[in-house]
Amino acid sequence: MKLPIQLSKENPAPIYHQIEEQMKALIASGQLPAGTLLPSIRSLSKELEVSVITTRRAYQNLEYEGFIRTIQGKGTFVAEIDASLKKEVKVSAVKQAIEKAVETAIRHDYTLEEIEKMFLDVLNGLKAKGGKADE
Amino acid sequence: MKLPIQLSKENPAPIYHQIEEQMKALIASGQLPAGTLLPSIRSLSKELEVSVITTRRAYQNLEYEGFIRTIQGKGTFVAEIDASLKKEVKVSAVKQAIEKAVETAIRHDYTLEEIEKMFLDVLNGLKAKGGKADE
DNA sequence: TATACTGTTTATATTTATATATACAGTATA
DNA sequence: TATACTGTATATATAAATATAAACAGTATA
Repeated sequence: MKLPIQLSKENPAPIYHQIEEQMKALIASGQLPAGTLLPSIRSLSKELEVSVITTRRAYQNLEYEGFIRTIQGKGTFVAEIDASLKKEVKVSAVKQAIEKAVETAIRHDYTLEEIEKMFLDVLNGLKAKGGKADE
Repeated sequence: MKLPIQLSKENPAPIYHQIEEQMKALIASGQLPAGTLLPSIRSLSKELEVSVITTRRAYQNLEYEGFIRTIQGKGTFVAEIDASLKKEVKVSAVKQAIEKAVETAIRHDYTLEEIEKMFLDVLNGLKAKGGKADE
């Protein structure tokens, strides 16, 4: 189980928060179905090159929020989550991200028309490269 | 001189970083022209309800990056910045924000078409409200 | 049952992000 | 020149975000 998690030092958010958000995205979008065994805190720490405490904190927060469940000695698994709840988590996370970008643009005195143009430019750039983030 | 700076506790970025980014936006976009006297670190601290050290750190970083200059006893002023450099700072900040939002959407398994639709929805929501963020 | 995994707990340490306070130094102005 | 602003410097304190390490406990399996 190797998760597609990428940490960024440029990102001012704490590492456990980055892990949390990215795992939440994988779960809410259905890329990690209920029951999936997640990497152990130790193996994930090694892979991401962070301390065990950091991955543990991310897992604890995710468990508190109901996204995963932990069984001592066995491991940590993706929890059963209501489909409508997953959809809501997914839609609101994306919407918030877009709203934040728009806010940044407005702070930079962009008009809505200019924002729309730049956004479509960014999307077209990705489409030209094949439509996936990692291609 | 009352700056339109809004701090958010939800934002995981440190406070000095939030101040920095927002002031940079005001300067790079020309909303604060060269020579403008900025609020003193003490008055800004009071207004934002943060410590003097926090605003000072933001100002020091901005000065190091060349956006403002400080004269002991007189105050802190917006620096003279090359128009093309300002434009580059502005465009790249907005572009990065948009790219980050798109990345979040892709992590949530959105297709480019779905991203475009949601983005246009967000923009249309703002247009309906008058085209400004704070209206 | 030995071993090799899981997660749990506790203790200690470092760095960053703050806060509070005091003293110092330059500038403007009544 | 007194005063009231500026920024500067230094010291101390607290909480958060880590890191390191060691010991403990449950589970699976050869």
